[in-house]
Amino acid sequence: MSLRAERGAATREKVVAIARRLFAEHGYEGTSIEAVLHESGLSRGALYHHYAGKDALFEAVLEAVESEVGRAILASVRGVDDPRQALVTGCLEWMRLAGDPVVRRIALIDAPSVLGWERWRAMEERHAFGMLKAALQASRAVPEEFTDLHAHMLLAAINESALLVARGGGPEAAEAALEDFLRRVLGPTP
Amino acid sequence: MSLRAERGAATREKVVAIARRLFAEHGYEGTSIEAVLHESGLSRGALYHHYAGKDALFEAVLEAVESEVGRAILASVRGVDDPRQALVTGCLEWMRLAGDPVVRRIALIDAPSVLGWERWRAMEERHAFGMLKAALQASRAVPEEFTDLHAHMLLAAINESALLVARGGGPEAAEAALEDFLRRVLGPTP
DNA sequence: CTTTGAAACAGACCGACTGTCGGTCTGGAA
DNA sequence: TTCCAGACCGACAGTCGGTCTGTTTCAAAG
Repeated sequence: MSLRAERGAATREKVVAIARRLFAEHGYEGTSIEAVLHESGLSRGALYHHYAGKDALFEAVLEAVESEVGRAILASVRGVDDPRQALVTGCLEWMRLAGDPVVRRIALIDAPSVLGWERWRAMEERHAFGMLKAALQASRAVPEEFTDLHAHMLLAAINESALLVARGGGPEAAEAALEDFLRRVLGPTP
Repeated sequence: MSLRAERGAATREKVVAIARRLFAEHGYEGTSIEAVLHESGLSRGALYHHYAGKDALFEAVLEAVESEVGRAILASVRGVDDPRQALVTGCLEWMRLAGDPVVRRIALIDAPSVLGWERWRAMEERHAFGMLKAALQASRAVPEEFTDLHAHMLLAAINESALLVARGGGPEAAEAALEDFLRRVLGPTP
């Protein structure tokens, strides 16, 4: 990689890291571009050279977050052979990850409103949601024609339980409830 | 009610109605207070006299929407005796109502981001979610200790399927999937 | 080595927006 | 009639997102 491209990539990385922290801390609306500029020491011109606008910056941050989450989930199910068990394991891992305030605020609360539901789902499809759908299909736990819709509903349920953990009550209760919920949806183990 | 209080209430009603349409059409961020003022013919001072800020206005709009939805759901289950069937009926009705673009955009997409998840859920607790939890408890379909968490997850799943209807694919498929999903969670009918 | 083009960066500037503040008007109580 | 609180007004300040015109720097072409 040339020196120039490297510098550009480094700048983007730095900006995304800072924006990620600010978005997570104060939300999308509560974070000003000015603050990102100030903390990064960058100029307006430079930032707008790399990102078309505030929402594009947010999208880049979300992409980074989702990508990390996806990798972590993949790692958690590595070695689990039974597709059904892998599904449960992956979902529980997901719930734990989504308990991180950064993931919560950025990926679950602000993303739908900022990007619009369509773009949000499109991104999830490329990351964690894609895995969930594949796992659900592999498990053959639900009729084929329901796979997509059930995967969506499951995803929503998991996200919700992750948000509930933050509300209080401890993660143990939420984990137990989620596991029970999953077993119900997946049906009796054959 | 005195003439003054009446006038004030009428003003609030008018503003909320206009803001509701604009919020639904352009989202929270995409709607300017200025536009609300212009359409209502009100002055800035008057609006800020009634509502502390843009988010307070949004909250008032959301309150109105949720209240309507709650009433409609109550009406739909009137006459259904079996608690389990009432639960299914109410949920399906909810999904249909949430298919309305106004409800979708305001109550499902923007609300968590604008009010914050806590305030959003607190409001839902007072309306539709409160009913769902009560119905789930009455149905005795899930263990007592899971009632609250399962109700949350169910709610999320229903909301998700409502959003999916808008994405396309027709409401029939979503309804069938939701009903199947519900039956799985509630377990076999005794 | 020089030229040239493009990417990276800088920061003044603009329009739009939210929220504030002093002030006016009026219904209804004292 | 007096007086106050609440409804309403609109100018204004401050902030913010985004644009525009440069300037610097690297590297490829000549």
